[in-house]
Amino acid sequence: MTAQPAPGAPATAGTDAMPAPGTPAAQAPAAGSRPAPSGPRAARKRQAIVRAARDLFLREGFGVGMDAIAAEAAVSKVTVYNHFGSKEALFTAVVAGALDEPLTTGPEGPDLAGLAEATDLRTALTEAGRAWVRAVRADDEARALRGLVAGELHRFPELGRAWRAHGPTGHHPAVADALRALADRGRLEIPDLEVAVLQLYSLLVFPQMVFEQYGADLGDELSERLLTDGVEMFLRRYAAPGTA
Amino acid sequence: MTAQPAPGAPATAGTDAMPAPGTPAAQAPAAGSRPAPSGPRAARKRQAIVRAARDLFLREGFGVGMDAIAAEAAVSKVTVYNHFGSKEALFTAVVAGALDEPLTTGPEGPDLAGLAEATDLRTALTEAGRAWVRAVRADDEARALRGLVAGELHRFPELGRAWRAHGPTGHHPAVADALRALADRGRLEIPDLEVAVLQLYSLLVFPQMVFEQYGADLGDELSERLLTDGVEMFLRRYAAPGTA
DNA sequence: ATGCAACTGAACTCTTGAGTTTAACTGAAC
DNA sequence: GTTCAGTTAAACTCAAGAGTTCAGTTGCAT
Repeated sequence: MTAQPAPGAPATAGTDAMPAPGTPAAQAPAAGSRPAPSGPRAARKRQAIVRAARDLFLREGFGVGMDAIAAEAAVSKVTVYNHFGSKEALFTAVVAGALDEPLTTGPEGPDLAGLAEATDLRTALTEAGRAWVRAVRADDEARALRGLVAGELHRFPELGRAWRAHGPTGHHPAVADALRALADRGRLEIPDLEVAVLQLYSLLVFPQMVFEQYGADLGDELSERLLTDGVEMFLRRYAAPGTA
Repeated sequence: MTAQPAPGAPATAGTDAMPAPGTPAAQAPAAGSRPAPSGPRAARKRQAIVRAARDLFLREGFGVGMDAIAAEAAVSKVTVYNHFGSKEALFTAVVAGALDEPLTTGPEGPDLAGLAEATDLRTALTEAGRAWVRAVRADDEARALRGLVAGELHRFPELGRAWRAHGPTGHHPAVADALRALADRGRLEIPDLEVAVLQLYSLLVFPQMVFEQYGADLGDELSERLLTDGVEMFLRRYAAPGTA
């Protein structure tokens, strides 16, 4: 369906090795891109393009046409190609941009830092977990983004690294810190931190993600049971003997 | 994407809804279509086509060309279209066929039935879990199939149902039976069976699947720690008081 | 108020890939 | 050994989509 440009450089004139005579393409060879439009107007256009592209990519998938994107952005197709040299580049920019936003750690993200000070650990963990699950389940945009990138990953191996860094592994430090703080305070007893972190993920958010991948959705009610029971399980395993 | 059929000729079958799960009636282009080729030779050709298509779909994704598939099957493209009316139909047939094979419950699948009789529950569970994880991790074909279908799911919503039925939810009955049997024998104490099943999944196989979706892979060593520790956690939560 | 860079719109090129046609060619059934 | 559905190779149609060209327009700065 998507007409793959021949592997290599389909863009202006020949490959990078042979600059076409007459074309002012000799600029900005540094990062491997043409001269990027600048100025206040250009910035507006660029933003409009990225917004439109993100909307359409998320809604329709990578297969959406550049004409549609340009139309949605109320911008000429040429402008799109002046800013981003190719569809791939645009896609990459969109995903990279989305990655910078507070996506996975949404506005309702779990309060990991405050966990160590909580008086009632079970309640605090449940609350944090609930926020976490909600962030994973309810954020349709993030959900679509996950599916989109996962599905198109083979086409963009470079994106894989950045993507992974913002994926589950990206949270490790924060979660690990929270658990370590609890262990240091003597409230948890964790022999293997790495495993504990993964288990917390496993019990709380992975079920959501896996079912989502299969196009299914655990209901609100089952999600809640899974949450409270998951916390229960985690605490039974790791709660320090003193803390009932 | 799909080119319009010649003016006058009604589309050949097109995306036909999948038959009920379990019915391997892959062909039979139902309403108003050409007859499906039959005979001993046709059967051979058909099999060759499906095999080639599966290989290429799994290796290259849905984007692979019909010409390539025909070539790989050592068959004329027309023959492909005589058997399956469209690329979509072929894809559907391939996935449906793969679903019927012992995929997820591979040859090395976990011995769920024998779990209840095991003398050492922890060891038995660990062993079964190990087989399970191995089936999930090592089976490249199943892995590719998961990624393929997940990525192309939006294009084949009908496939979603059949797919889901063979996904994690598809195992529920077997796992649930095993756990119930253990509960009946008084070796486990499970207040919420549905949750317990999901938790077992969560602790043992979901981490593998999630990381795989992100293009990453937990190592052998971490997988093993996760396994033994997951079993530990599960038993601490559900082991009946009497059974140390 | 002028100049340039960025933008527009529309027509254009080029490639790819799905599906079809045709005429000649099996191979299995009778 | 005729027959006919099934098969083949190759040339074909058709649509769509990426990327480009170009002649003209517009925003922004000096």
